[in-house]
Amino acid sequence: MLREDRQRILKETLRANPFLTDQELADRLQVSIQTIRLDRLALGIPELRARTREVAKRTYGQVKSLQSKEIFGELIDINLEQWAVSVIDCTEAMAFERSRVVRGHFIFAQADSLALALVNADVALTGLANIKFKRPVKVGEKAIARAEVLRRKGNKYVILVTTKVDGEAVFRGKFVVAAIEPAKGESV
Amino acid sequence: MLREDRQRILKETLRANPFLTDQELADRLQVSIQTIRLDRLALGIPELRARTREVAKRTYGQVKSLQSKEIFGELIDINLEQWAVSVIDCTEAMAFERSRVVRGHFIFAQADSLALALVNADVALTGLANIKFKRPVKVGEKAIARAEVLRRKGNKYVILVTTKVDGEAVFRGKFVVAAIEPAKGESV
DNA sequence: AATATGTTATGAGCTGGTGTTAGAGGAGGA
DNA sequence: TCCTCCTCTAACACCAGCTCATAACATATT
Repeated sequence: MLREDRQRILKETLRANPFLTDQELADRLQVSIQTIRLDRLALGIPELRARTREVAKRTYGQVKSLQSKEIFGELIDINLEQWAVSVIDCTEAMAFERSRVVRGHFIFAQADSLALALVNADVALTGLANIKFKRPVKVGEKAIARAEVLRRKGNKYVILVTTKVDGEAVFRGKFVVAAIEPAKGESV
Repeated sequence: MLREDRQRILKETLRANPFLTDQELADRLQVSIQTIRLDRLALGIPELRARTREVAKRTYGQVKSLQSKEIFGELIDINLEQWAVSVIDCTEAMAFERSRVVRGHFIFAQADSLALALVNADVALTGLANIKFKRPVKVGEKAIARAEVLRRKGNKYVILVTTKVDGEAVFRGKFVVAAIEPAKGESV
């Protein structure tokens, strides 16, 4: 096996699992531990403990933001039962690697959670949705979603969400959301 | 300062910042490094490197699964351009805390990515979707999505995704997906 | 045969610890 | 007063998982 190939495999192996010691890597790639160390040196890959530290520090306290802010968007303004606005910054993690186009369900997730936030109930669930992705959203763009209650019938709300990037509409969705009483688990 | 108080402060300090060495802790608490070690021993607190490793693995796993397996589901079987099946295990992280009902966009994300996987192209994008959440999915349930190409017109595919839990339909979605770049080589 | 390239070996030293044994210093009781 | 107990500190050997420097070896090329 050529050195070039081995170094490529080394990079890929560590990307899949950064918690491998040089010895384990040497065993996997069937070379000596020194070779692994030279390869790491050449590729600028830090040692196991430094990698572990990086992962820990990078993700420490960031998981929350990925779950709340990034996935669901940041609520900017809200007028319960009427309208609401949220913003989401599109990062690499949300996109297809190749095209850097944001995966549709992140845009959907922002719109969906905004629609749910609009309903004045302890528990609300999405029943139906009719959505259209007008143009792809790219990494780095800031998506601004605006949700509006079109009409309400009992515990059912029809909500229109329009998402824009730089003023240009990228997404439109009509959601039917049901407010569920906290006491009873009435399903949609 | 009493030992009890010191140990309480030690715990709190490490909770706030788990990346401190014994020496740094000794400096902060104005005691010797040995005292810190005895305290850690007494409190069952592991050493810095073990703590770092814990944080890294816990959050790394979360981020990774949140990005790949959990969000997009595990592809079980696929027949390109025809049908595909994926499974997703619903965890607490995917649900509303109060009701333990899985947020709709996770179910949507599974269906959407399954629809995209079906298209034999390097880049594919969702254009339209018409979806219905038939009943809420709870934490702990295993959602099985099956996607099927209904028809194809040029680079546009109409794909029906049906998601079931224990044989019961929980979600149905019709997706219109566009293939942007034809497949060149075998990708991931 | 000499040289270059890539790989492996060897040994000293580092960090951030563990585990154990030993001792210093003060508080309280007989 | 002495003695004991508790808490803290010190000292030493050892460990994993490295870095850094130096050298030996295999193979192919000139």
